[in-house]
Amino acid sequence: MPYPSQLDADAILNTARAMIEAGGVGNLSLNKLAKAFKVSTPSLYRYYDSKAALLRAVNADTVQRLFDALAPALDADAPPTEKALRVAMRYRAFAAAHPLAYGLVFTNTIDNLRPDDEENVRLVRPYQQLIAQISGEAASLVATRGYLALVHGFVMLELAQQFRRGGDLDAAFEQSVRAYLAGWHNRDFPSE
Amino acid sequence: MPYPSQLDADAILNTARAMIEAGGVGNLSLNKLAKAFKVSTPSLYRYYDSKAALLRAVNADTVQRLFDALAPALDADAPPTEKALRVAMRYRAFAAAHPLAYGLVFTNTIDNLRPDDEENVRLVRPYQQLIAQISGEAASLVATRGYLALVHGFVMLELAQQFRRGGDLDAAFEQSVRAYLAGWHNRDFPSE
DNA sequence: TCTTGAAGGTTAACGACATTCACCTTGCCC
DNA sequence: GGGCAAGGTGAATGTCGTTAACCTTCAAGA
Repeated sequence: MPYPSQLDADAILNTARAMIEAGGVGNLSLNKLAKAFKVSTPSLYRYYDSKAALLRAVNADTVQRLFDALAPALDADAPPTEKALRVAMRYRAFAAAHPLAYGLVFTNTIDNLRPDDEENVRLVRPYQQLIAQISGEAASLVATRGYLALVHGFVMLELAQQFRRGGDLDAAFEQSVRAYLAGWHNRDFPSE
Repeated sequence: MPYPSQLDADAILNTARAMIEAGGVGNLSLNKLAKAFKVSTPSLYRYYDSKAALLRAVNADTVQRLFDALAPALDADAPPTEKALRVAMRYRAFAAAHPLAYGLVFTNTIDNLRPDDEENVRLVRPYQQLIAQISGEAASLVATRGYLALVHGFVMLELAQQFRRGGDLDAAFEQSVRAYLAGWHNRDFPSE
């Protein structure tokens, strides 16, 4: 008995994300998803072409939320190094709050589950400008890549429970990011 | 017709890793694996309790191979910073040579696919000693965590094709690692 | 107003998957 | 030589993603 519609794309996406955050991507099956809406499984295909398409949408949504969570740190009135540190801390906090959704974005299955290319470039641009104030314009792309690598890597290792020897991880994160930024600031190695 | 045995745990593991490296973990199914040995699927359960157990073994093997590939850089006669850089470059080369196997180690599925805790600590120890020569003993755990995060993060972003804006990635990697190490060496922020 | 057709849903079925069960066969050791 | 464990089998189960054929409800145009 269709009409009124029992489903819509956003509701499916939100429920899917909730299931992922509750138990990992392995906890998300189209069967369970359909059951949550009291609908038969194939109905979902009216809204997403495949499970991969649904996961792609979840990932795009996660990335958007991540950058939304980062933005306030850009507006702060503080020296560039402090701003970059605060961005990193917000990044880490987001990953801690949504570990499974965050991890899924960077999980390499063979299909391409990752969101759009140009979109990412657009999202990263303001942060590259921030880093440029520390590293100089010429090195800003390189320095931004390292910055993202450090932050992402730390977060991923933390989520994968690779830091099991105790110690203050908050402090370790902050000190590592500071060291990296200081290395670009006081650098004594060739610039190009 | 058993005897002589048609299978052994190592051969299964090697074939499994080959399948993963050929097409990702999605390319590995017990059916295909059994077919490769001209054996029925349930036979595999004589050697591994489950697919998860097999993947765990593959991951442990990958980690071992990774550290085997790193070791020669420790023996080099060079200042600590150069040695740490060479270790990082070997690390990145290994990930580039075995991208799918490397990625699998750090892929969070809900089951624990990661190798043993203490084993990892043992493997990392010599590299922490190397970093200690740069950061000082007191900060060596923190500095090592950041070092691993930077290297791992860079490699993961590269494998996930998140660096799509061109540029010399070899140089970006080297400069980022150098900046990080320089930051610990010439540091001007609190030590604890 | 009648008709058309798209939107939203259904059941049934397919092939692949991991896993379990009961069973058979081979060879070594006491 | 008899037991027994190791190594292998076929059959079956339940879940999965996906497709196909079909039915029903509403909205809009003739």
